[in-house]
Amino acid sequence: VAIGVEKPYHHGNLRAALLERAERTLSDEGAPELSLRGLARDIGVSHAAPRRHFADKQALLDALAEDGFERLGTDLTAAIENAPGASFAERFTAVGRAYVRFANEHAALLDLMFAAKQRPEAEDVRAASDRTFAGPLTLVADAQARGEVVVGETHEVALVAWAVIQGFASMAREGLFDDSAIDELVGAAVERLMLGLRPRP
Amino acid sequence: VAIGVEKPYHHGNLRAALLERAERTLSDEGAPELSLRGLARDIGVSHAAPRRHFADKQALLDALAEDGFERLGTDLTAAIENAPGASFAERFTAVGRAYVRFANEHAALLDLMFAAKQRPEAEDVRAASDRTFAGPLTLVADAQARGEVVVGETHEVALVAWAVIQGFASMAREGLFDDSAIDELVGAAVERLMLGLRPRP
DNA sequence: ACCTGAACACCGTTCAAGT
DNA sequence: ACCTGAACACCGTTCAAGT
Repeated sequence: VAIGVEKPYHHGNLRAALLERAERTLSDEGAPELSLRGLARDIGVSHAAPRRHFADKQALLDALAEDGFERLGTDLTAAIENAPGASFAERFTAVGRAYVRFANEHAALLDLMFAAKQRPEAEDVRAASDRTFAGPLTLVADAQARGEVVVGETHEVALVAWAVIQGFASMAREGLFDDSAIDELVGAAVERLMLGLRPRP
Repeated sequence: VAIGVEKPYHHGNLRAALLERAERTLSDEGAPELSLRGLARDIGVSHAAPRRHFADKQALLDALAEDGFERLGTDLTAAIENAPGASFAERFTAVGRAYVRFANEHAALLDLMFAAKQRPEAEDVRAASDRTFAGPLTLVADAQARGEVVVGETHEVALVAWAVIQGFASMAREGLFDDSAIDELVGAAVERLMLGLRPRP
């Protein structure tokens, strides 16, 4: 039971090891370089071993996507909860920044997440995605209930607000911004948006 | 020289045939199903024949992406030019609708376009992308020059406006909207946005 | 000039077999 | 229960050879 283990991944944690390694490869080399055989080689296990833990390659990608939504969800709810007494604008800015930062830091993963979610048979991924965005989307409804945001078509107002964030996330995915640029842009965008969303005095 | 040709693709137009078929496969079956060997098979040519026209698979994908940007650019400039005397809001709404419709109709192609553009060595694709978005982005500068839109940080205002459209395009890519929903959403979004962008009375 | 056919390295998937 | 090794079908790429 040494501390510096020799076969760290066999017998029990191969699944976790595959996911970890897959995410590293995804970040460092991109989705096209991701192969089951390559992952098995990197970890030091036979090419058929992953089969025990993932039915096929898509199952591994789905697990990766689910993980990603999970972590993004954690980031987003943390952003909301770290500003408990704040106004809608402040809270929405915080979620927006967190989302766009995630897109910036995990561009390849985010692409994979949305691609995985697209497949009709990937119910678990879609469920994870729904959980992730549930909090942020209720922000608007809450703000409307408190009179901070104009009550129009609720869904429509939420969509417009979210579209701005989603748009910046798309741009960030292309590597256009660094973190401080993201904070500035999202801040300014929400301010401008609020001029349109705030009830007229 | 019959009208109903037998070997329609050989000798001269194999390149065009490959691109055409590739786009069909992309739309109908998705990017993962796209293979050079499969395309060659479908067209009725040896698996090595495409090599004459595309150095490798990525070269074909790049050509597909360039084509896509070209066509999107045509759609966008048409949208602008079809409303020559219109206000900024009307013209921006028209471009936005055209873009989001394109995302809805050619979701897989749009993904491929942005993925291709990402590769640093794909200068032609990036150039095509720049040409595509040049017109829409100058819309904001023009509107500012005419006093229709508040003059803040020019680039920043354009980015916010474009982010909304880009965000709806991202959502459309997931198949969330039909064409009439797109028209409504983009129209409403630009209206709301204008409340924030229009100079105060 | 344009295409073919064989060849090579790689991949995903399957399955009998080992411990 | 978990992994191995051989096998199969498929892919991208290369290259000598054909017309």
